[in-house]
Amino acid sequence: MEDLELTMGIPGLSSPSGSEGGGYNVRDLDMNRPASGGEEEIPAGSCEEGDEEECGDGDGDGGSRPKKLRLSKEQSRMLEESFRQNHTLNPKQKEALASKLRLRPRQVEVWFQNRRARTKLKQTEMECEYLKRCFGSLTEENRRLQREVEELRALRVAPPTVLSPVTRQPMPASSLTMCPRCQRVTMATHRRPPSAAA
DNA sequence: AAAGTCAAGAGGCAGA
DNA sequence: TCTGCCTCTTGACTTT
Repeated sequence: MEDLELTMGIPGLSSPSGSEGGGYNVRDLDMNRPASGGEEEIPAGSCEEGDEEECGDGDGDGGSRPKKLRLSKEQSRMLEESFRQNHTLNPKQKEALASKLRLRPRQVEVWFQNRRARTKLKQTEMECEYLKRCFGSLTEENRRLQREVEELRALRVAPPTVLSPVTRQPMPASSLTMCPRCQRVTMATHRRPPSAAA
């Protein structure tokens, strides 16, 4: 058909076989888009009737490059169909398809090569988009975490206010210490015996 | 006129 | 060495 069957080896993207998944769907990437003006059924410079010799690069009038071949709708359709079944052709398949389409095997081969290249290009573009999005969300996550770190730092810097259990007045910071076990602020007098330190 | 599309040429590389 | 594929490029043709 006219869709590219792309698959991406990126987690989170649509699975290789099921293009109806979340994430990217390539169904609407139209490779052989029909010319917007409504392409006519064209003779396509391809082998018509008996001119096997002339078709394609059979540049009759030497010198300049031969006229560009345009594949007919039907030829494109059948090539796409074949491509869907297999992305490469063995010599026999190539020969058969070529004679079926009235093209030279070389032209079928070139079409498949170009088709693979286009598929790969689209895949690469999609991967690029995906990575861009990853970058964006990771940047955002990074920003958020940095803000969090700043907030936590600010909390630790501010001297804790601890009330004396006796006087109910705020204790001087110098009399306070951090308990290494529970990570809480305690009074300096509350100390573990040196023997228990290790 | 510029930009886009695509068939085809050419060179390079890997595997048989 | 040959064959088949990939990649880059060219140039005819189409679309915007």
